[in-house]
Amino acid sequence: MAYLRVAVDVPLPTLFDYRWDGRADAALGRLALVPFGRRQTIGVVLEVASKPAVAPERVKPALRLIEDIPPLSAEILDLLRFCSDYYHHPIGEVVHNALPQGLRAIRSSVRKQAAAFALAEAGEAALADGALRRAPALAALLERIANCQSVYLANLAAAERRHLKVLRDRGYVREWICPEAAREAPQSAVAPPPVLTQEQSAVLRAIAQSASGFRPWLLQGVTGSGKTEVYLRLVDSVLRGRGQVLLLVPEISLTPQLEERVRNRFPGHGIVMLHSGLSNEIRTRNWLAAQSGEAAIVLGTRSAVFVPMPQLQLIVVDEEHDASYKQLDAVRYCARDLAIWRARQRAIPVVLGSATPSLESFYAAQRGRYAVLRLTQRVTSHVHPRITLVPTTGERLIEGFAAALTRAIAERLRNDQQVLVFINRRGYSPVLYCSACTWTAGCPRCSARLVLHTTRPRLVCHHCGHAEAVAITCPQCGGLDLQPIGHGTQRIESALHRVFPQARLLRIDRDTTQGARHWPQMRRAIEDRQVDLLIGTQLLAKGHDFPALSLVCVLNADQSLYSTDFRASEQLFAQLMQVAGRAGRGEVPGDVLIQTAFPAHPLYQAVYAQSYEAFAQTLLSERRAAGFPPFVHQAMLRAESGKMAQTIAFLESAVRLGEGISEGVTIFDPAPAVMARLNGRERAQLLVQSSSRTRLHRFLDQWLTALRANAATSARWVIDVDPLEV
DNA sequence: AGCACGCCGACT
DNA sequence: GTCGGCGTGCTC
Repeated sequence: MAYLRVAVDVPLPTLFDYRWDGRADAALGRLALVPFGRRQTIGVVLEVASKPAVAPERVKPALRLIEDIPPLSAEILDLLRFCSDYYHHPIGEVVHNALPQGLRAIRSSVRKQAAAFALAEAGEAALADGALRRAPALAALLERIANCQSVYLANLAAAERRHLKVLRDRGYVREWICPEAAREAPQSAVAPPPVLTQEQSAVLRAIAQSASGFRPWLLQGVTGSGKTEVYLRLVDSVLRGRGQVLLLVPEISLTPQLEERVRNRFPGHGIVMLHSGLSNEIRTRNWLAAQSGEAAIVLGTRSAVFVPMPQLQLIVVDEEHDASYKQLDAVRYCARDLAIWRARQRAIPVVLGSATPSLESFYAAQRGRYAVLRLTQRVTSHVHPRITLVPTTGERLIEGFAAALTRAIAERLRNDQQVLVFINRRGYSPVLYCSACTWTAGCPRCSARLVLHTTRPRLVCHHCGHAEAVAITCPQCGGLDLQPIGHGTQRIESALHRVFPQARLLRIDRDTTQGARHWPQMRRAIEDRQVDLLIGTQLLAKGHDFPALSLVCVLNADQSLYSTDFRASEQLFAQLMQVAGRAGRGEVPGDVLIQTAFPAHPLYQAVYAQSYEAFAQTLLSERRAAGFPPFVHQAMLRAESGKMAQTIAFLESAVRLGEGISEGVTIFDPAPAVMARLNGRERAQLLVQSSSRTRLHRFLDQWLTALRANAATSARWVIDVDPLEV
């Protein structure tokens, strides 16, 4: 008689034991159907034991093991356990977060067509004229489809499926085939790999000559220096040895371009994507292909760090500094950090690539924990973009533009080159303001202002999705003079349209790409020179290669300087370097104009000099002096409830629970979150930190146990280890 | 998280 | 008189 210790998808920090009469060794890592309370659920067998951990009479028998899927390897189970321990998150949720949702319903789902639905024109009209006023459930579902992206049938609850059917019958939504499923792989002739620069060769030589085994490499390469080519050469050598490679990228919008490049380079090798833009069915299929070894290359976002790869020999984390590697809900893990753990576990190299490494990585390199590789020269015209800071003080801005910008744009357009105007804010204007009484439009559910949108005229909350009709008169004083203050992409677009009526404009933000769905067509339009002037948010800042783009204008960067987050300047610097890197990737040298009220600010001076090293060194000294990461390790207890006083009271009780056990750990005072009110919930946070990671984790273990035992239902809470937002 | 049990208000 | 609100408690 054996006992299976099963991870069940519940927020409890324990495994659940089940009796099992069959062969026990074959059960490890398998999915198991088990009774749980009054229902049945699918869990994962994490351990097999000869004795139960609870009283034997409480133990029920497991119903059956799922034999259709190979078991998870001991290696993956270890990774999941580590993730649960390190991030202090319930093991069951960690396990289920790591697996593709389709796995549990494997047989029914894999065979089915990828059935997804997107908003049709009739649906858009219905939303606009309020035809569904009397059917709030239908309206809510339609709104959801309209706001985010397409909705997959498999992701909907039974009631929602019925609603979807109604929407389809009325023609409000149409079926939408996931591109991954519909794509016919066009196998063009394999292009010969480009000739390597001296630096690239040197980097590859260094990696090739190093001893095998665990080795973290920090590949610091300026934008355009050919980091991707280095990755591809490394992939090539792994493939020659019949190994598998995991390539992590920060966002979905980056995958199609890289995917194309990888597919063209390695035709005949199994290459699969793993990201949230795929249907459950396809994600499951790709996941299984990786697990079986059939896929030699996995190209994925954050969650792909958990995919089983029996022949894994190399992990690449591209743009390692990017914040999207950190998951901000559910299990708050960092895929970059888990990738490093996984590489150590397997004793393989891991390459972290970035033009502007995170200070954590920079510091690790300085202490000799990572080996540094540098690419300092651009591959193409050998010219770094020229950066100019355009002061706005004393300047009369016209529609948000200093004269120097308008002139530069006009000149590039005359010379038939492309221009990118970068402004990291969606919508028309971020504030709607009453000039009579100073009222501004605010979100009823969040402590945020509503953003005015004009393409579909609405006031929208960018935090909770709340949308309402645009006020005509001030709700406070009845005044008629409501003014949009500040600029977003839509306003910049219409301003540019007035100034350059002959130019072909394309606005690229979450509203026009519909969650990256329209992005491939847009990218093609840019490449085919059907566009002269691009207006984009950070979606456009990353990784793309547009040879005809020779001028980048940055508006509104100063915004971040006011942030209270100690990481803001690190992130702004990275972002500016990244956008700047979009300019001049072809034959024409690139120019970057950054409009700012503080051209003398050290951050802008560092951007101007394009000197990452010096700036990183400065920030690092500041962090050391202030006692911030990476010199201390932090965890944030985040709590929310209906009332701020209640949330704070909960955190205060948490402080008291921690006081006796906090040796070597500093517990700060509870404070309201930056977004104090979100979605009608009032949020606050409590920072704990220690110079010793071990001490911090020992403390967290005890503290969270006490917190759970005290069943404080007054607030809902989560722990965030290595928080990015403080 | 689900899903039960359990005890107090407005409806056929 | 019942349907149903969400407080509290458990899940091997």
